[in-house]
Amino acid sequence: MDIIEINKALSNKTRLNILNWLKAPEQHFPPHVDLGHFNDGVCVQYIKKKSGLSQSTISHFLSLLQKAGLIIPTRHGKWTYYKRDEVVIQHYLAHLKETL
Amino acid sequence: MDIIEINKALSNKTRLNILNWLKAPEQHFPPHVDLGHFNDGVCVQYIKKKSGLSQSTISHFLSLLQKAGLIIPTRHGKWTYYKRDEVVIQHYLAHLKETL
DNA sequence: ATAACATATCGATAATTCTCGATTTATAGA
DNA sequence: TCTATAAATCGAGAATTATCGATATGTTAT
Repeated sequence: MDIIEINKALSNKTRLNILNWLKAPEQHFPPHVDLGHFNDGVCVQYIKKKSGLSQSTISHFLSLLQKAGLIIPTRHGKWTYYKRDEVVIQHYLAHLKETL
Repeated sequence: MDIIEINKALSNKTRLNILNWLKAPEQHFPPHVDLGHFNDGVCVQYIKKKSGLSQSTISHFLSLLQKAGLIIPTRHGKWTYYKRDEVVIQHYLAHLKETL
């Protein structure tokens, strides 16, 4: 767990928003028509639309969050779904509390 | 409390080190010859020497940490001492735990 | 095989951050 | 008042990040 990489990932409003939206997808996104659930998180399209940023920017942001370990991608056919990694997030919080 | 500004301030190894050193100045710095205590924190000179970076860079870093609310400056004559603002740091941790 | 769509990657430009040396400001002491 | 020291600010170049449109890759359906 690279604290600095995580802090960098958390230094942007849109990326904080994404993490927050992923806490309760049903409150922030329409249902996934084909899937009917958010078990693996939310597809890039929905996040892009909600954020108002371009597809490439959102893809990049999701990649930063993923490299920091905060979210997990799952591929279903041509869609990639992203969900929070609650274990890493909790470890991060615990580590901060201990070391900051 | 601006979470993004704080996260940015915490996105750099030296700045994290500074906050850590300020937790226990007597373990990381020589005593302040004139003062004999660390009640108001540590002077810029000591922090500069310990970090190995230039005076202007350290001054800038301290200013970033201060603008983020994480440290408090106190002027004694020609010296400025910086200490942690534990209240802000605890609020930050609590806020993160609640919102992340 | 081809077309259509979702996502990732590439390449570029603008904005921000890092870091330094030089200068300025503030203070203390001779 | 002059000098020395501490810290802040200024100005600049290098490095990183933000953001986009275009292109490439992978998948599904025809």
